[in-house]
Amino acid sequence: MTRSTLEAAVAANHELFMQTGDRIEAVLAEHGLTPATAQALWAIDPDQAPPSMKTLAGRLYCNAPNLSFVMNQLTDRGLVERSADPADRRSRVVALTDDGRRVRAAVIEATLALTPFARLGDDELRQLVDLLGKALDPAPEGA
Amino acid sequence: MTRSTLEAAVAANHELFMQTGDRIEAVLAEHGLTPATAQALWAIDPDQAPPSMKTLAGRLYCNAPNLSFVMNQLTDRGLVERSADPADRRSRVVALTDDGRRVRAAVIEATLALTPFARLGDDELRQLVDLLGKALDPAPEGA
DNA sequence: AGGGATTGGTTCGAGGCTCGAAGTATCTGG
DNA sequence: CCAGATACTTCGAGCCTCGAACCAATCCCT
Repeated sequence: MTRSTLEAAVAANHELFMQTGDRIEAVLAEHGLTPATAQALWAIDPDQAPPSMKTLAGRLYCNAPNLSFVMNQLTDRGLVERSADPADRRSRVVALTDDGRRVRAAVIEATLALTPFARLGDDELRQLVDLLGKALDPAPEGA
Repeated sequence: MTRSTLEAAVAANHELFMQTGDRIEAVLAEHGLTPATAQALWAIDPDQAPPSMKTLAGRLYCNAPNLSFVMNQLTDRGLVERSADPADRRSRVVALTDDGRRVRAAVIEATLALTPFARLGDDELRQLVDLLGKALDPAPEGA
């Protein structure tokens, strides 16, 4: 039966997520971050073009007011900076500060050290990422 | 490098969790449930002995006051019943009502229909559950 | 048996998270 | 130029989570 296997997959994914969150809680607090702010910080890749608020809200599955609230905290904390997008001045793009880059890297580092996924070997991990990717991709037809 | 693969695994796990939560939001609302109450309801398996508050709190990675708060909502909603454990009357065990069983089943059914994991085939799903299980098990030495 | 320490739950109050409604600034199409 | 749409913010309400304080039952040690 696929059904019980599917339920097991959802349950295991949930459990892993909760355990990871639980384990990094203390590290986040050390950096003055909450789960919500840490998640938002993680979502800003310093190697990509700074995303707009709208883009970020989609990425985080939250709405605009919520993201404004969270971004205000990160701004107050000096980890990100908002600036108007010259191409469309309604839009505001969010960029990491130097401090933001450092804290983000530290949070990711700590997470990778503490997450239960770290238990898996290299091959298993690759296999796992492949499977999770298949679940996520809507239609991975070749470009 | 394991590092980037590990990061991808954590990110995919997070993304899958968020997407699943996002998609079942409306169904939960139809049943008068919030994310927190739904999660708690899910955690009570009707085929197992009714868990104590302490057991449930551990299962949900929350503390006692929080669980009391959530359980009050489920109780008010008529989905669970609390009763003293005869073996240790400090402890209170939580059992699903008939209605609770029905709603729980409906929520799980809807989740399995909507989760991105449903995209995967039977073999992939089994493989995935196996990998996630390996990450979770602290030490799966044979009994 | 008696009494202090421990444990399981609850209540209460504070603070964080999320959302809908309303408002401002900017862009777009006619 | 103006009406409508879009990106964002502010505000207020409600939900979620936690620590502190409290109660009741159990345990342990003498």
